[in-house]
Amino acid sequence: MLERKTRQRESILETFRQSAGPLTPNEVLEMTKQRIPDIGIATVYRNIKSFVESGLLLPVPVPGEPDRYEVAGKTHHHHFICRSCHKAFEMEGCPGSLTALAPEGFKVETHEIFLYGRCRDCVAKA
Amino acid sequence: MLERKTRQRESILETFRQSAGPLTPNEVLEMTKQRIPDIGIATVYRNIKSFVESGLLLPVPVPGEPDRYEVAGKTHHHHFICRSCHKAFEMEGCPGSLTALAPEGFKVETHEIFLYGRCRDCVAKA
DNA sequence: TCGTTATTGATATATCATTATCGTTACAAG
DNA sequence: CTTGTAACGATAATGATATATCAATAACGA
Repeated sequence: MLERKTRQRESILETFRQSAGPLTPNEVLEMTKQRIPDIGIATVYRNIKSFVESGLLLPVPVPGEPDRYEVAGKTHHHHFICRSCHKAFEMEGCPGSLTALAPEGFKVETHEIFLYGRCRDCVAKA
Repeated sequence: MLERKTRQRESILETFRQSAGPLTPNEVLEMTKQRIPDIGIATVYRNIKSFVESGLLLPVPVPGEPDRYEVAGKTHHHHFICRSCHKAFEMEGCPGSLTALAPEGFKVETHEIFLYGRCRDCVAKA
């Protein structure tokens, strides 16, 4: 797979590169449609899957929502979920090890943090 | 709803009260079967739903997994997810406000933290 | 104890995200 | 250009979770 260069595939990657946070397949579809109006959802799923398999994208599971995806290789970070527009945003920084929270005898490997609230645009609109 | 006291309903609540963390409907089914072998999954879903509507239970969405539920009224806390047995455990404590992580102009309302690793039992088995 | 009816268990159906199918389109090697 | 076929778009099929249906059961007031 990924043997030919297509407008759709290029445009999907471009969508991810321009995004301020991880995207759901439907968000990718809507954003990419602005450049390729006839692109189909199957193409979005197909390419996301092959990008993940090739290591270009990473899945970002979010509580209570369908998986999102972001370009791989970023430094450790977490996400902000807007309760108004329901978009996810990448945040810089991390409070560091949270191992102390775990009960005695538990072995902590990683952690995930999600902040919830209103993004800048939605605060402005309120 | 919730007009009659039944063995099933009592036992489902008891399962939640005895649990070390939030449970999926299937986990509730398996645990409650130990006391009521013939209980059905529909009864579990039905009662969880009515307990949530009456405020006795709260949904606990977990990244990449079906919703779990826990008894309401607990103090602010977070959860540990075991990558081996896939159970969720309640943890005490919280690092406090994480507002600083959010980008300028974003309004933070709440946060969720998930630790991933191995629970005590699974560490022992390794 | 009896009778009403809420509740149950089994299972059909709904929902939603994702994948497979298939005929058509369009890369790109020759 | 021509041509083989990867990739596409539309949509049917799938899988997992959750809800609805319905005959049978059991809670509980009279």
